[in-house]
Amino acid sequence: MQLSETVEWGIHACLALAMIPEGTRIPAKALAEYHGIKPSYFAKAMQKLVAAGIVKSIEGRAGGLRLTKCASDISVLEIVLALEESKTFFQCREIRQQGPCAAKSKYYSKPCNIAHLMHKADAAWRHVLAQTSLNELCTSARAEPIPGVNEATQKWLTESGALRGL
Amino acid sequence: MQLSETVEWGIHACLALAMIPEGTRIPAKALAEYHGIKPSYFAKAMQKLVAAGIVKSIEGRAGGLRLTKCASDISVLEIVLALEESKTFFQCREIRQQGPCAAKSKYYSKPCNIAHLMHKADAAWRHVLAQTSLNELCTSARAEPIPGVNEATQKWLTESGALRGL
DNA sequence: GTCGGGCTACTCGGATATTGGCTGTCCGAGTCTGACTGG
DNA sequence: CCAGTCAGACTCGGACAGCCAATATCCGAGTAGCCCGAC
Repeated sequence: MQLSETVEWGIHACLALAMIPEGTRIPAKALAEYHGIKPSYFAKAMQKLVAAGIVKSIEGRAGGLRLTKCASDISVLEIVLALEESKTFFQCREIRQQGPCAAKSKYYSKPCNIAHLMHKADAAWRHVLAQTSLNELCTSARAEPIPGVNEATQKWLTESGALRGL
Repeated sequence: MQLSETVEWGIHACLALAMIPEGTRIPAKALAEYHGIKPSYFAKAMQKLVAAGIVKSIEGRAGGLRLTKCASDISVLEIVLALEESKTFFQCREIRQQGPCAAKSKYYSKPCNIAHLMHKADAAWRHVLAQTSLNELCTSARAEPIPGVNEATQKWLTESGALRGL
């Protein structure tokens, strides 16, 4: 039970994409460099976000990545599910149907109570992430800025030429 | 993000141990056979439960496993955490402190808002599992019995000699 | 008949291979930019 | 001066290795029951 490292990358990346002006884009390589991540593997995470329809990729020389929709319409759960392989954190293997004392499978129409409980727990954490939009993360991040980071970021964006389509 | 298969085994095993009379015990091998699980690896899961203090192992010829305490005093969360390696499902790697625009580490005393949200989600599913005791699973299982399973189990327990210390 | 000792069989526990999936890397296809050339 | 064309470089996307942890297995240490013999 451990979220993939790419989930953290994806959320940070989406947060960064939500911060830049409308219509602009940043190449995946620059986005990785900004976060101090190896670009090769980071690109794979971005591909998943593109496949999920959260991020749009612009090809070509001045291409890059941007969000497909408004940050307030993207929940954190979307990002997590896009990057995680297994959609549910518990998978019932129906071991109650195994062993010498099990009945015929036709008697097991209802899910077992263990699976039921686990899915309830599953729904609980999903609910928390589904209720939080990317925009809320933005505002809370802006509310408590780290000294100097915003300035450094602005400077880096312009000097490195990472921001496209301004 | 996927719970280990041993978690499911452990909960089913504890459920079975909660069903047998006070003071009795069942060998791990028999418990595995009853659930149709390969005994070798199942034993490792039981070892973890012993290490966590949930299950007591009786050595010797007529040995076996039994719960250390009343089923109503054991939460499902205890069992899950005993069997899972990673205690939290999200681990913040502090990538905000990496990259060219990061500030000195002394400015990052507070956890980042992403980690904060994730830990909130983490607490949510833990809460569900912490609120449910093993005894509740027992009663709900007894409330909707699968036809013939209880009888077959009783018969198997006596005939195989798995139940010790009656 | 009873008690003690030794043996046996069975249990748990840890040390040891194996496999699957996450991590990491690379190169090719496609496309937009920009310059150059001709009108 | 302007439009069309072409080369170039940069982007994403998917195909290809490496490594760690979960899975699977085995054998040894230890202990409780049971049998046997002596008293």
